[in-house]
Amino acid sequence: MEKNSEQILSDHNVSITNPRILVLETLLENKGPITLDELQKVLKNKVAKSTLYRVLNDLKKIDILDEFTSPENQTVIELILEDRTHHHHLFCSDCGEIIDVELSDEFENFLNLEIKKIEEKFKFKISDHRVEMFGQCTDQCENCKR
Amino acid sequence: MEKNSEQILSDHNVSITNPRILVLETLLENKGPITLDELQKVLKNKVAKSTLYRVLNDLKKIDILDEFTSPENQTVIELILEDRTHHHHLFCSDCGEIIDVELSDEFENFLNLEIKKIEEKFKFKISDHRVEMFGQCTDQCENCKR
DNA sequence: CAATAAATGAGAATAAGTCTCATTTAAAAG
DNA sequence: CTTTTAAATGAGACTTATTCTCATTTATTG
Repeated sequence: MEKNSEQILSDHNVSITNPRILVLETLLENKGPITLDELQKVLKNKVAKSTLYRVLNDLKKIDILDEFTSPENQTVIELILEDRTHHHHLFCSDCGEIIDVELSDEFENFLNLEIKKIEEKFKFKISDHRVEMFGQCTDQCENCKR
Repeated sequence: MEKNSEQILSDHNVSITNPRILVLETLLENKGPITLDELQKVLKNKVAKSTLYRVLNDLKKIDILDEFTSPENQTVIELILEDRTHHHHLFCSDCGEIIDVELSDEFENFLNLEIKKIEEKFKFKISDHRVEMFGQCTDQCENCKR
């Protein structure tokens, strides 16, 4: 079952406030990466700019928000709930769309082996990784917002 | 043989100017990723802020400069000359160090197969990819600037 | 070496994100 | 269901990163 925003907040011991609900609701509806610009547009006149940034920081603190930068240098955020599987991102330089992609288990296993090698070589403890792919969607692209 | 900055510029039909030489020289000396902040510090009083940004854009235009964002939201740049092999990045959240890492050919081949699958699935033409790894270097880390 | 287009420096302008502080709201206790 | 209090919010000031403007300088070429 889908979680609602109030549940998510109380599960993480974060007080339930209107701005937090509005932000979470928007992210839950969107499902997938969204640029900060888009989010700001949607929440215009509902949540103050300063509050929006604060709420996003709150969500980062409780580890349910991922933030990264698009090749166009846009800040992109994405809600990561427990039920979300590990995934990566595909960026279209034509339409700006950012798509969640899952890679095969065999690939992820192989990558983890590579990471083990890197950990030894550089004396690192690696806790996370990210694969980003860049390209252009074609006419038949179903995800494109054009 | 190592290229010098003037050669690089003329090879790409870019006029040879002092700020461009200074920036290129700094990047050539550094070899590897450098934060914009660091670069600015090094070039302080030698190249105007506005010129630095312009020169970096020039280098991006001729495709010898890669730019990305660190997990700490720092702009990072790296010179990519023809002789540079394909590589990825390892970020240390303790010391901020960013390390170039090469992954095995087998891994890259596997990744390319995955990418082919993604291209078909999402009707994309994928032109580039990037693997980022996040972690902490340990006491024995040789690359750490601590 | 002269002419001209391109590049630069300095600082103004813009944009993204953070901070301040007075006011409002959530939540916990009675 | 009120009261209390700490936490959260809104509005806008502030800061920082990046881009832009324009007068001056420099590179290139003939």
